[in-house]
Amino acid sequence: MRIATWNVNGLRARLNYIDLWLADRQPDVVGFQELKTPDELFPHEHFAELGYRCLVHGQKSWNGVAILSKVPAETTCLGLAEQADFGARLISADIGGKLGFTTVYCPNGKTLEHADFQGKLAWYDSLIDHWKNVDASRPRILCGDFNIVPQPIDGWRGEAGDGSIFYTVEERRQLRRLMDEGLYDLFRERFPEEQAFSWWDYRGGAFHRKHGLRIDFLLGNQELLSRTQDVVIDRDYRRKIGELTASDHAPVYADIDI
DNA sequence: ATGTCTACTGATAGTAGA
Repeated sequence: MRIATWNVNGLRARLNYIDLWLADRQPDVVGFQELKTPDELFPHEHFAELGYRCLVHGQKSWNGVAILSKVPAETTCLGLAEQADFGARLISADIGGKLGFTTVYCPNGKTLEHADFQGKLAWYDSLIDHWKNVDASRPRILCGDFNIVPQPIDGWRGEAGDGSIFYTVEERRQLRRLMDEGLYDLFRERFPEEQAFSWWDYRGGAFHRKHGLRIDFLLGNQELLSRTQDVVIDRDYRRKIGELTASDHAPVYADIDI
């Protein structure tokens, strides 16, 4: 089974681009973030024609998350109860009774001084509490855009970035607390020394200057980690394709023996 | 060191957010 996460930066504006990726990579289950689409405008029929059913937690203008699945799936959670006013940022599903799949769009935080930065840390508190209470008895995945650079190797600024937003000790502590709940970073487990980014700013030629961050992860429990065959950060799909503009995030996918 | 993209609007150019 191929599972994936992708911050698409506007699902409706990205639809033709997404189609090319789905046809090429043929994922079985995908978590999308930043739909920027309300539930009523989600193109269910479009994805149904490609063989996917979609579970959606949408929102007008901002945020929004969805799960596409080729196998029967049903929603088990929409959003974090205490964090509803921070937007539609979490959706969970049971995938064919074999896999628990959650995808998240963690708050950006904006700047260290902005109220959203403390909000981001608090949102992580809620996510950690939530995760403690989810059934852990089978393979499960928590994937998405975490908006945190885990270690210096994961950001283009390296240790020079320490203390800046995405690189702070407070954010890294929250990510570590989350992973201490029994989650493994599938990419980093497989490639301990490799520098690979999943996001590049649209501005300033960041992609070509290799000014990226690895902030999109597939986190799996031990049961899932042991079944992982491969992990790919799909950098080719951060490039423009003809006239089609890419998201500022690359997709990340893994092949799992399920 | 900020050169882009998306969605929204008392829309048709300017703003906010990332």
